[in-house]
Amino acid sequence: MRDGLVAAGLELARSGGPDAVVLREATRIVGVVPNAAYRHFADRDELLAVVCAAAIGELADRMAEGVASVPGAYGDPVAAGERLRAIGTAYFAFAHDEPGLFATAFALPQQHAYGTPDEAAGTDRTPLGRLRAALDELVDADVLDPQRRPGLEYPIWSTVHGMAVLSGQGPLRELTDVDRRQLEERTLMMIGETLR
Amino acid sequence: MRDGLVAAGLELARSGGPDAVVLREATRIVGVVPNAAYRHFADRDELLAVVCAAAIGELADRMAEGVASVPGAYGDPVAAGERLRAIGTAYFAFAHDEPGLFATAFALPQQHAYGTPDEAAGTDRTPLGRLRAALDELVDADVLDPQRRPGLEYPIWSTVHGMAVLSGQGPLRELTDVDRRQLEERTLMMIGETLR
DNA sequence: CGGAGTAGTGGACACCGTCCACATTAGCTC
DNA sequence: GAGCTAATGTGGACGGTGTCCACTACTCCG
Repeated sequence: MRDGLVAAGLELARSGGPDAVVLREATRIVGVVPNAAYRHFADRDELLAVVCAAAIGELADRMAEGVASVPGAYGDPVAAGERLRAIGTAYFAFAHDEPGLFATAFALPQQHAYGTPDEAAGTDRTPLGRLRAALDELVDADVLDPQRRPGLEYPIWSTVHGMAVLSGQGPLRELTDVDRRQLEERTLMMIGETLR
Repeated sequence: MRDGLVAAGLELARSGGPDAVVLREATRIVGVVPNAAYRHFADRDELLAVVCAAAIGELADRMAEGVASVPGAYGDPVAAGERLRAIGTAYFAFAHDEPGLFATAFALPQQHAYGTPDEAAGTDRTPLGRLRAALDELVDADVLDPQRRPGLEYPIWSTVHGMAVLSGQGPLRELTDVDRRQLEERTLMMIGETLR
């Protein structure tokens, strides 16, 4: 039932963004009275937080898919570059064809869902973790100077995120598809240049 | 009275973001009954749109101030670079010490308030217009290759905007001030590099 | 001077988040 | 197996919000 509420909330978020995930509507979908939700969530905000985390997870999955679809062994210079690029395109694609979920993913600043500074054991499944892995591979592949590596994920993330926001829900959202793609392309090129 | 509502809405937006600009509260501040607002605005959305435009204007003003504070004649290479830089720092500063207004400025995608692709007569007072002017000066100062100029404002805007969002209301918002400044600095450096 | 349009009022409705008291049901203990 | 306990869902209510309708007062102009 808790899962049902989250699923309903996620569907609401998909078509309508964070504001559309309204508690009563979610319970209506599940077929239960509004107050029942309060047995599982303290707040509407708590429900939204879980939905938000799910949206972040979906974004991370898309990024992982994109990375996985690039052939080439780990450490291969060109493959490593293409994997970083795949992360960017996955980010853009997610923002474009799931605008509601994308907006929801960044609606709440629940710090540790995107990636933690301390890399614990195992691969970090968060979006930021994926980006970090790609950059680390670029260092291992001798494409990126190790001295430039620390903290580089943040400007890169910013660049991609900014373009996704502006061309997604933002003021650039009424661009034609080809214009948008060209801008995204240019953004990725710009990132590629900063690595050298 | 219309102006009063807008001013009230702007104050609400300043402390609480777009969701805080609630029609009834604005009328309460002005000292009038809720329905009176419907004589001046069709919707709460229409009120918010005007407030949003005002927030954009305030951002543009900050950028203009930053640019104006840089000494040096038009076309001077180093001054031109510093003016572009001033735009970026003004953007960051606005996002940081007016988070509510910053969020409000981008809450609605009312396309033409940021800047229009067709540059009509006179200086464009929008944020995008300011950025364009700075880039144009860099071309005139022979710092930026004219061939790279067209459309360059968008990736640059994205980069700055992304950092502002992520470090402002976004997931990076609990950084210390020095960490944040360092990231912003690095972002601006990255932009400076792409010009060459 | 009187009619017309305009700005503000009063009341109402539907929707939302949330709180309280209650019913039902499951599980565990004696 | 009986009875207490904790969990889960229900019903009703309250305050807040956006919005609509009918109504009033005031101002301005012919």
